[in-house]
Amino acid sequence: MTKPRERGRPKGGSDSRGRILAAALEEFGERGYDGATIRSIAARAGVDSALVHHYFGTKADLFAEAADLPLRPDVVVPMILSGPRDEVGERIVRYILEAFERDEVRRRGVMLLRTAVGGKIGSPLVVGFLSRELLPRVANRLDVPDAELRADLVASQVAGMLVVRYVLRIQPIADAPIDELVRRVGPTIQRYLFD
Amino acid sequence: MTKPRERGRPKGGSDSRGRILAAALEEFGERGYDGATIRSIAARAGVDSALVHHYFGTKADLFAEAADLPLRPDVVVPMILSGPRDEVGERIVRYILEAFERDEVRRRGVMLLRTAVGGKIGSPLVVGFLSRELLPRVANRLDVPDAELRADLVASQVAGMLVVRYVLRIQPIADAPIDELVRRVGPTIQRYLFD
DNA sequence: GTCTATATCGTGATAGAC
DNA sequence: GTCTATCACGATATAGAC
Repeated sequence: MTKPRERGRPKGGSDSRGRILAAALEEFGERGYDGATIRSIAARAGVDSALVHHYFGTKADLFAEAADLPLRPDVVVPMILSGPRDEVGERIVRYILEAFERDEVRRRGVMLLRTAVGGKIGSPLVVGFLSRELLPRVANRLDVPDAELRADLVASQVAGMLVVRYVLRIQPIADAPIDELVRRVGPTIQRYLFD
Repeated sequence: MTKPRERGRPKGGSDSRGRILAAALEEFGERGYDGATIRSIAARAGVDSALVHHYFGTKADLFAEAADLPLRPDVVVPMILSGPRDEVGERIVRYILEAFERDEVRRRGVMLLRTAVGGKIGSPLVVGFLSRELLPRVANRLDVPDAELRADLVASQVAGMLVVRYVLRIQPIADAPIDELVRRVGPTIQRYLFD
């Protein structure tokens, strides 16, 4: 998804493009696809709204550019699912939580959760990603019956945990240490996968 | 929240008020608070958009009126948490799933999930309900350490299950029989509550 | 009770000046 | 590269006719 535009960094540029992208990430994350406006994104980036269109075209284009997670499922899934089988559940929970502690991942993740659950455009976008890219990849590597249902159950617990912790920010789970959540939620994932 | 308006049913009325309320439920459920429009609600109810304002005032008023769930937490929570302790997890999952099979509950529930995760207005509304009404009530009846965190974990799994099954409608979990989900998810809730 | 007409605002998007 | 000016559109909301 690297745009050819990146080549040869704009001459006297003040990196407006980058700031717009960061602002879009935050706005989409806080307000969802529909709630975020080109104007609010431009204002947050400290530029004019027309400049947003100039760089990224339509609002949907901007979303697509801001949305692609820095998590490649085709490399991450095999990495996590290999290794000691009886710790897979904990590894999944820990990997995701540690990823979400990184600013840029959490922003993108929250944004995707919001738009997936909250609105018209996000729904096919994220649901398509989940059910065509991620979940089948997980199910394929499980040599157990009902692999698809198990993958769905894992997704349900992971999604619920992320929503309550990072989107709704309900206490005390919002500030619980990662180790504690790994200890509590890891066995759940383990059970869904292999019991 | 029963409006005094209900008294003495409009004389030659054609029940537009009721149809508007039903339409609002569906529109909010399908598109979220921001996505639903007064016009779309009016169109679905087969009336003029001005009539919606006439009956319910602002859009937020209409939402508030449509949103109040027919599930009283102060009566439901004690009912479920009493009874055999080692089946509490399964009872919770079964009760919620069976409730969501009823049309009017599922509509309101999906609407609340959407707006809670997806947008500005819903978030304080639903988060406030959860963290001031429902979760403390659950935590209060648990005689275990970390009761609040346990209640949060239960909420995370329940919310995730509802989102994946009823909002995103990802297969196969979307069409899985209730008994199967009770069997798989019940023990998770049980573990979160008492282990 | 119901709808027409309209006021007002904020949105996405474009053209073009500097 | 960046912004001013503007357009077309659809939104909420109100006033008032019937």
